[in-house]
Amino acid sequence: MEERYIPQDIEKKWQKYWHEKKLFEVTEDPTKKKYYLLEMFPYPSGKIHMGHVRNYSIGDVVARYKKMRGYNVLHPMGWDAFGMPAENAAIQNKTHPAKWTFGNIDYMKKQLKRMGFSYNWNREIASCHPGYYKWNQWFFLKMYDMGLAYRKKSSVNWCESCKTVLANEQVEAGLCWRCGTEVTQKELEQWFLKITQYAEELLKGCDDLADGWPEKVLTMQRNWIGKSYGAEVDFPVVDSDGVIRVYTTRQDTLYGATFMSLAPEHPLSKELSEGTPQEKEVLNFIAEVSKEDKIIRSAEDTEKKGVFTGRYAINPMTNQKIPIWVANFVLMEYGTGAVMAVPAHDQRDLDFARKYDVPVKVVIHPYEKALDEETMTEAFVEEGYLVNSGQFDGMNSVEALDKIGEYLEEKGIGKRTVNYRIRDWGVSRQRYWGTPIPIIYCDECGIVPVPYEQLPVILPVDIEFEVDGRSPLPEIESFLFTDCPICKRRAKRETDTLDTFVCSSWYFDRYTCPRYDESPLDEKAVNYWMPVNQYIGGIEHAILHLLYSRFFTMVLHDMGLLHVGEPYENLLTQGMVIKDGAKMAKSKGNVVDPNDIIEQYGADTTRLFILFASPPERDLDWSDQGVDGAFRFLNRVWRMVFGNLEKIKDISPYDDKIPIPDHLKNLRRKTHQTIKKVTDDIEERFHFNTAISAVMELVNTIYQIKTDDVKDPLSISVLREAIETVVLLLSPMVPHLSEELWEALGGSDSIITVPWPSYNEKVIQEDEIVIVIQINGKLRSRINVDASSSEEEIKETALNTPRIKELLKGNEIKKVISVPRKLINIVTG
RNA sequence: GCGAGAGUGGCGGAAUUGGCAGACGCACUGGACUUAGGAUCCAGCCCCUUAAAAUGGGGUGGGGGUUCAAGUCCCCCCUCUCGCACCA
Repeated sequence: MEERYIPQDIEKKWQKYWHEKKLFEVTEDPTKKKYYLLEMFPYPSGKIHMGHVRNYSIGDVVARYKKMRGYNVLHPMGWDAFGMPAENAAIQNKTHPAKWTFGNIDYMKKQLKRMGFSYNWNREIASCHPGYYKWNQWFFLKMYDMGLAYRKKSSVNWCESCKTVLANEQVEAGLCWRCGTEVTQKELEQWFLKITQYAEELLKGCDDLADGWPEKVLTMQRNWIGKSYGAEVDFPVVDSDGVIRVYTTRQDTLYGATFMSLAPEHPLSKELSEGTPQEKEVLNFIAEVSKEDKIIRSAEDTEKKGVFTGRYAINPMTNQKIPIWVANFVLMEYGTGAVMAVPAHDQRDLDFARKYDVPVKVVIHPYEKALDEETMTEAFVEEGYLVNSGQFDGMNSVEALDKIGEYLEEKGIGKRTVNYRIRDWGVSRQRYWGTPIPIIYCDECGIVPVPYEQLPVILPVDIEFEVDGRSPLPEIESFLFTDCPICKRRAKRETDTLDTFVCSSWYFDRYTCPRYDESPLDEKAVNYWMPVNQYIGGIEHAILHLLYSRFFTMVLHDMGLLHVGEPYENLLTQGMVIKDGAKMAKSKGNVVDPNDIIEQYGADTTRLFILFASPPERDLDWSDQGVDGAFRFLNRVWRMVFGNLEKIKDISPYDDKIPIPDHLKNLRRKTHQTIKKVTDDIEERFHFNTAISAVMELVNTIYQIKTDDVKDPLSISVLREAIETVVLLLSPMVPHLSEELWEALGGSDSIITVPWPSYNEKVIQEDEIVIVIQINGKLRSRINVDASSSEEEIKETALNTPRIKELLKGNEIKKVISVPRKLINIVTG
């Protein structure tokens, strides 16, 4: 036997080789089919964790496989390098965020290289580099020019721990997505990107992505966009010229509106109650509600409260006076901030009506039961027919949606409309470590964008960090003060920075031309490579990053910078790595450090275990013993190659020219079946676990071959083909070991340059097949028949099998079902 | 509450189109080799019946159904995971 398998030595050797040969560097080549494979770029938090290893191992298999299939594969890596943790670390360790970040990048890059991932490293980008964030600023200005970036004062989500504003997408169950602190509301002037303008396009795009994206992600995005069809209706206010406009999706219930609810923030809430006996009560209520946290206030189980304004509106359908209330559950941000309340057909309104003793009026009647207005406690929300609804009485309620909508338009009372739940994306962050927003405020000229030729607005790095966590930017005079580009007078810079999600919204475009300096994107490069053919990452970005980057792609498309309208053709969301039933987390003490595993077993074993333990979209249960098993298998492969090396070294693989010796037909068939299985598993399903198990079976088959059976050159060539196939099929998953074995087998070039093996459909066919014989669906026997046997012959043989004959004695055969090449089912009476 | 996904041996998982349930691996048991074994090789390993077994019976969360045939399709229920959740 040859030397032992020592992964660490081999892996170093081949990593060096790949680097020196520049094997993973690519350029646009119109003669080759391109394939852009991308994994979500990491935040340089310190070191790689198992989730990264899983994400990138999956991606690397696909990248290497596609390369062997002849594609021009772009497989880049970079760093999502702006963000809070750098600032926290800076305060804690008395260092600078940049130093901390670049230190982490250096270390993590070494770790990724140690894993042997096939990245095109000379396309590396770090979003905190001015050469990158310059273009964030450029896009921001373009969007400002296009009216897509605007500034407004509004109530925004505030995280006290991060001391910054958060986008709606970054608030999870009322908590900050990053630190878990409870989010409160603040009134602030902020910059927004008009993602709402693309709501319809983002929604429509979901349908086109249905083939390549997980249904779950699309559903989440659709829900987030939240399109609803309804109507806006004007309710005249009694003793006033004004109207209150409401949004409803249930215009069929208009006749049942017995009161109206305004959001406390609605300007009319205060205005209407002025001078009424209820004025004080209303003002108190508004003050009380505004003190409450909005997240808690808008939770479903919060008590519904309200006050009467002392004023009335007219239901435009019934011309009846209905009281106007202010209610805590009405949201100013959704619809018009005013709701027509139909207690009989909306649970919230019913609860509210019962509590404050407002009348309930049934206008939709169920087809199969009766409702009692006086006593009902459950609102009827299903389909029914209209009652108490004037000319619409008797009409089906679904039909009435349209008919009443038409009526509203005819009468000029209202109009049918669509409404979206999605809000504009607030991108201002009161943080230091981010892209400076390229805006100047001038007392004379107002809001003035920084001229394009002055980009980038450099983030000053020569600063001290205070312990209280506030951004130091507003205190740096050399940054803060500048000349107004228009009037040249002293003016102030914006000191907020852009949300880091801006960086990740277009980084995949930049990989195609990372050093291009004339504009953000080199048209030729970006349109050669885009879209990303396969994107791989965690499900936690289902809404945030995946929605923002779709939005950016559409905007860039409209700017004329991109041909594509969607960034990612296919999306794979990989599951979490868990251990002992819980996600790996420091707090749970169940973290496995990839470094330890690599040190002990090598990168190949780490990769193999991760790929073998579970299909990618499912959670992966970490098992130390499983890693042992993966290592054992690689040793087995090693011994298989070196144990046969002397014999097979100078022999070419079997080439079909001379008939195959009978005793090796099975081996050859298994070899080709395995090629097919592994190819299909990688190509169509990303099921690497079953691909690996298939290779294991082939290895087992090779081990079962008796030495005496492979003595002549022809037999040896069949063995050579089998062994070579194992090495080739494993190479995307365990690249270092495969390179070493390939070299031993006489390969002169990197295994990644070798074409992926192909299989011969004829060889896969069995000569003899097993037919299962069932009686009444129960397995009773198996027979071997010649593969060429006809259905009739098989039936005949089956019925004449002694055991079957015995079992059938005295039973009448009603029919015989035959499934070609699989089974015979005999049905008796 | 709504939406999505899942539930298969001691464990991870396989069964791709309705056609032999448990591939492959881990753990475990026995044996061989051996100075040694946490190396390697061979064998066994869903449950029941059994001295042992079978081409005996049962079995894919539970109940019902469709079918010659169901882990797979349909209906009802249970459990778990994830997402959304006063959106008018």
